[in-house]
Amino acid sequence: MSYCFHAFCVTVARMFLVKRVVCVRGIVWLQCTSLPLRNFSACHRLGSPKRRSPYSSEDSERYSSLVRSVASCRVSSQTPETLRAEDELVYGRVVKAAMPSTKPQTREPTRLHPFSLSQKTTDTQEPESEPPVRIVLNRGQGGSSAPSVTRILQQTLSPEQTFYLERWKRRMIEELGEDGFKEYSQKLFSQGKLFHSTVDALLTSSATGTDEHPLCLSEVQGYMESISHVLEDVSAVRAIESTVKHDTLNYLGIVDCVARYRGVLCVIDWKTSEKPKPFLSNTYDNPIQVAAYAGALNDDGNYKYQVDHGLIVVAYKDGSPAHAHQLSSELMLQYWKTWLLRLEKFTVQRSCDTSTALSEKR
DNA sequence: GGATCCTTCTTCTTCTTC
Repeated sequence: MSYCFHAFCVTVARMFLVKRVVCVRGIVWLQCTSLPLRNFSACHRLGSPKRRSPYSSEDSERYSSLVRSVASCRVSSQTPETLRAEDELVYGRVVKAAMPSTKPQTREPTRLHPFSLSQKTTDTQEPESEPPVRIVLNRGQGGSSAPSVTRILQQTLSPEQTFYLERWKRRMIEELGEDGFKEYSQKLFSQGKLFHSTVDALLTSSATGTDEHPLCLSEVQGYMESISHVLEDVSAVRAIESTVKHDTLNYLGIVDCVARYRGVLCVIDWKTSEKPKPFLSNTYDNPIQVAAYAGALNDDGNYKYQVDHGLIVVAYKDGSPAHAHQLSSELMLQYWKTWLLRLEKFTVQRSCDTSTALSEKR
């Protein structure tokens, strides 16, 4: 078989001006002088009918059966050792990333109540004709030291998330330079902020019945067009950019919006994205963020109603239709459990940091 | 007035053929 394979390689190399032949997991890869690395079937198809070469008179049928013969023996001819050697040849040595292999925590969190056992009920209806609430965060008064949802999520990212984020950042800096990357990040943030304030202004003006049209700069025009079909299904806006606080669990956050979406009361989070996010899994920690806000809102005495559902709306700058990911109460409960684990992780980290700082002082 | 806080984003392999 090895003699047969060698003869095959030599013939093909002559036919297609091959520079390099590599066999990876039973698939023969050919690097031609005029073509990028391609697998044999592609190369063969490109070469035989269209390309005129001194070898065009060769019997292509004969070689195609030879390929089938080579491919058919791929399982028996390979061992873990040869696979490793081939991987090393093609991809280079494996460089282990610094990713601690901590297994995800599987233990059940202790508090699971925010959507099922809240004192409030969905029957408690506030007059929906009233203007939306906007509780402004005031850190100065009351001396609240509660950490925010964003901070907790940022500081409890999984090792995998941290790894991919850092890799992305490193690549971006390589491409744009330090200053270019800073500028790029600032632009993303400012676009997001502007988009949020425009949506807020639009919802406020429509909820209060004022005719004032919100300022719609060309910078966010595409985003607004993107969410237009979602806004058609939004009604009874109850809160906009409003602070929610969980006194028992001691954290706070600012909800983008609380409103009815297709008749269901939801915590709504508006997002901008450069990449399409058609699936909920594309939104990373966003569902946890929404569940954390809803849990806080249900515990917060400033809000007399309960919210069991969530909505993440991902808007696109080019105006293509936004993706609206609705979270059922069951999903919200699942994400709430994840949130509690993240919160606990944050608390443990913080107490460790505090004790370390104290011992360093002494 | 300055410092700090809450947000705003960023991640998941990548290519081919039909």
